[in-house]
Amino acid sequence: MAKIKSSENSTKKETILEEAARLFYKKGFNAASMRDLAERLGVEAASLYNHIHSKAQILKDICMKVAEEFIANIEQVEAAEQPAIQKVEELLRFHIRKMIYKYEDVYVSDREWKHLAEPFLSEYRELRRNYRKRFAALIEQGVERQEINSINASTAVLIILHAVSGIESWHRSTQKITADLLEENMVTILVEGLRKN
Amino acid sequence: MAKIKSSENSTKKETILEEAARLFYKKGFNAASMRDLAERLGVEAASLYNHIHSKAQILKDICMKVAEEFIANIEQVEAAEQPAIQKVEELLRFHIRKMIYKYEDVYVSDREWKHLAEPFLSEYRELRRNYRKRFAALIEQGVERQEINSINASTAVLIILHAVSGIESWHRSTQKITADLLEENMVTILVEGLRKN
DNA sequence: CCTACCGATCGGTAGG
DNA sequence: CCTACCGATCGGTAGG
Repeated sequence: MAKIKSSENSTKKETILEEAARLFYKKGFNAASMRDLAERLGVEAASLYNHIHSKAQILKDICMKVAEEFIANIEQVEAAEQPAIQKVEELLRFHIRKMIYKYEDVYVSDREWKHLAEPFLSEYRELRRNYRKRFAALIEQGVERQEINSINASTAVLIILHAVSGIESWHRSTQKITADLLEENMVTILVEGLRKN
Repeated sequence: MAKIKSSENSTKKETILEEAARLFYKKGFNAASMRDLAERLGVEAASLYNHIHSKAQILKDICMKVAEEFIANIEQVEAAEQPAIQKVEELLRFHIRKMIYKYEDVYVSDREWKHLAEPFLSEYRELRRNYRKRFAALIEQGVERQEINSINASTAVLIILHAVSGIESWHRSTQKITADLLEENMVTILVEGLRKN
């Protein structure tokens, strides 16, 4: 009669989602089994279904949660009064920090969303596309105002977003530089690559 | 009595590997089944085993082939007589072109290598680590010679390698800029981010 | 290259 | 939350 131990501030479902993110991060969605997950939580697989509906729903919940956070952030950044290049830098820093401190969730939503079931697959794809468009629009604004080098905005977005996902390697590396130094290095390389001299 | 159609220049095994790369790229290694693969090749699943030993071996062959290509290239670049920053640019361009023209193989080896079985998992991890070290060494050389901005070399490598994998999005995008323009844009952003003013 | 088939594992349910 | 279990699918083999 083992029980899922959840801390005071989170429900059992949240505890399951958290452990699932770690597991999906490590093994990938398809290779991770519900029996795997149950074992990590100290219960039998069948017991999980008292708290969640399906494996597919777990993935959906993780992906949508992450998507909402990024959308909320870009809305705030867009509304602020500041140069476009600074907006881009803020977006970049948000991505970096999420990848440093919440990397399992972000990584899973980034790499495993293809395994979402419809209609969430289409929905997620659309959220993603929309986010990237808005990100690119900020870069284009920077190009127009001559704050940013004349480059293809979509390419820049693609580089930035994928570069950030490289933080996954940093997590697994044995000789880590500090999180702050990592952030500054990334900002230096990526923002300087954009900035107009 | 369907037969695997292989072109003049390739064996049936090579044809299987090629189709497998496309399939693993699309679905991921675990979600792709041997029955999937067989169907795409127009034969029954059991027939594949006359040409390959196992699903695991297919992944291993793809990953090792890609690894060898990159290692052969870095050896050539290291041996050339030119400024470090130009060596870095050459490595970058090689990665970009591979991702443009052979993206299924590269993408699979990059994203699915975790599913390799031992001893290949350890071997591949080591090849990867070694390659990154050599890449980082070239960047460090550039920093010492003051051709490159003073940044953490490992971080730079991590950014560059992951940024390049973003070309996958470019493949799937509906409004593609040309391959040449993509390459120049990536080089601009990434190399300018490194170059010392 | 195919038919026929195996043992293992999967996500999930019934019922308590 | 557990025991017991199901149907589906998987990688792979035997034998021709």
